[in-house]
Amino acid sequence: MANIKDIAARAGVSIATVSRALRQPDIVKAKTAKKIEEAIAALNYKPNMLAASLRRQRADAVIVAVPNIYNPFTSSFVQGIENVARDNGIKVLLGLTEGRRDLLDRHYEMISGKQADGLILLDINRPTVIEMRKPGDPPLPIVIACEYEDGIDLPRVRIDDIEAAATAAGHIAGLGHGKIAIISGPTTQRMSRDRQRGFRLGLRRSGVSIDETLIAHGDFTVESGAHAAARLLDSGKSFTAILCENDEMAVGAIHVIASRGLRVPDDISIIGMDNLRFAEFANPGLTTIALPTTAIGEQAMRLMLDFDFDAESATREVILPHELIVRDSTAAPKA
Amino acid sequence: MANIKDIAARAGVSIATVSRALRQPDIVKAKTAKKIEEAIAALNYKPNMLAASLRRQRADAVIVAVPNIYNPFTSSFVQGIENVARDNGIKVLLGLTEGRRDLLDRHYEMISGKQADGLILLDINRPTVIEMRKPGDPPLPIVIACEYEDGIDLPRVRIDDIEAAATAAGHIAGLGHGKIAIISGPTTQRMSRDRQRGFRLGLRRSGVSIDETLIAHGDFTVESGAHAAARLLDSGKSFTAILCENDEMAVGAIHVIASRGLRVPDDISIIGMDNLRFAEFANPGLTTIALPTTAIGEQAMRLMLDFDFDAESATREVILPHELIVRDSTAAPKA
DNA sequence: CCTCAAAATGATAACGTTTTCATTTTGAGG
DNA sequence: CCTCAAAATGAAAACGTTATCATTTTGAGG
Repeated sequence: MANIKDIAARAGVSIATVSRALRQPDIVKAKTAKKIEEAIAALNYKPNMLAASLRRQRADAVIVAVPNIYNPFTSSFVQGIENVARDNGIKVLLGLTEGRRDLLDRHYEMISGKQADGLILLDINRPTVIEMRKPGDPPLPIVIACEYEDGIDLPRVRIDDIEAAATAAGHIAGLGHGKIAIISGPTTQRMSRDRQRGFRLGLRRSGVSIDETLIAHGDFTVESGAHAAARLLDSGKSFTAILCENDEMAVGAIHVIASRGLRVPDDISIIGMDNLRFAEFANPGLTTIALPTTAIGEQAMRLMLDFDFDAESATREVILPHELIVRDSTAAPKA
Repeated sequence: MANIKDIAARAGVSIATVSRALRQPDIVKAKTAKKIEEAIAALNYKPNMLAASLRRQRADAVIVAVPNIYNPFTSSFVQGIENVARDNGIKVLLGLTEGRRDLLDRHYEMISGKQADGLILLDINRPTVIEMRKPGDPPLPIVIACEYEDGIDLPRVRIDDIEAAATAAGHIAGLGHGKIAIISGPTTQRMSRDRQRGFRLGLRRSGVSIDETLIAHGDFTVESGAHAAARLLDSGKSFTAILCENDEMAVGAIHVIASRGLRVPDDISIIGMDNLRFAEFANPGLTTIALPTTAIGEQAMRLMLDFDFDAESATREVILPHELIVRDSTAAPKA
């Protein structure tokens, strides 16, 4: 493969000039630039980015770590990241964690290995390196999206899960439901705790009281939503609506309810959260809370670009707005 | 950051020995290795992969280009790639194309820029570089998955779309359906042509004839499936089953059918293809053809590892088996 | 035609590895 | 204790850029 030296030789200039023609075209004479251009075309030269990154001490790439990619949420989130990355000449690399910490650590290695400059994290896990960091050390180039916790000195962008869940609960209560079940996520997760807290808050605001025995637990997957709904139905307790902490579990719940011959929303109203792409095409269309996924991605990338290694604290927090989307899975209770 | 030189100094050896201790531990004396290990731990040394890759002329990374990531198919496909990549010390980077050729080309730049060694392509587009290649040139390090076309000298792995579709059609015909509609993809795509051909083949084998006016077209998205189903219903023609070229469109079709008060499968049977994760939880559960997605990914990565730049032809083809998954969206027609 | 900043270009030292080739050390066999 | 392969280590040259500093070229103003 042709390198910068070959181009320089062919164009009759020094390699420094070739490099400048590529990086700062405005400071080389038009005539010289043309000769170089021709040489590049003739030899089909492609700059070696490894060498460039090595010398410049930056890769102009970020790695986005996500637990899985089948989640449509992930999709538009990454979309947002790409939008602003592209405008800034930054490459976006996706890394899958499957919720495993060792895989996340492997992705972080791309940063210590200098192949990427920063990590945007959409995962409940944190790389080991965060714990290794001593108080005086420079901040780690990591931005956290959605999931968050206190006591970690990193920038983050998220929604207000509590208010979002309260909005969902308020919608259900507003329709007149009084006996309301909840399908919650794992309480080990901050997001789940917040959403459950939000459900309670929203119901309380509407003067609806909560039956603690009508709370079932899942793990945010369709399957777990189905199981949780089955348990609620099997319990024999009566209820006319289910608040689900995410759409996946809501879809599972609808499936089970329908397969038992009950009807949504006539017999039971269902509301989810996240507004997955499939939510609209569920049967019936799922009422849910939409998150500004693309905006979250864009904001996360901006936080990454703004990253200041000299600041004594890296903590910054951006909270973006959510929105209630009413479809056909919720209605006033019968009679 | 500490570099190999610092380690060498601290351990009292040459940098060559440090490098060897890292890459080929078996050829350095245990005592020396230990000193080096200590130095590495003390200075928290992380090898600079850029420098290593530059020198070794290989990045040990492949880039996987996919049109989107919300497609669950993509997910397990990538999973398969990661499985075998991991075993071979190869990093997997995901690049999104959104079906856009310019974005695909940008990802290919990572290869010409030496940041990755190969490209695995799950997309109908092809990078421009394929056309630029002249007959004598060395083969491009690209492996094609699922989508394929003739006349491109590249290794590929796929399923037999024709037989898979024929299997689906055979299932429907076997249930006794005679008036069968089809929701097809864009005929510009080879995969769509093959699947439609397979549907026809399967029906012919069962002695069922095709009503050409019962063929509607979509573009493989849920939305388009919904529209296509609506057009079929609006046409006033009668039919008792719909063969959908993929699950997404099948889900859209079910949604429309249900919203018109018809029942699946009592009034209309629906079969899809791909076995998306959501297929199982559709209402009713979707009968479909499962693709060996993980195996396809694994095989694609193996083809990448086997890539031989000296071979005069790069063409290789691996075809993997599919499987019929019967759920609740198909049944014998009434009366 | 001269002068002299400003503009353009060149020579060269990094960046942090791996690898080749040369040199030193080791230890089994005498 | 010597000999001498084999084993272990070292010196230094790549890999292909970018950036610093030095040098040359340009052309406006006299």
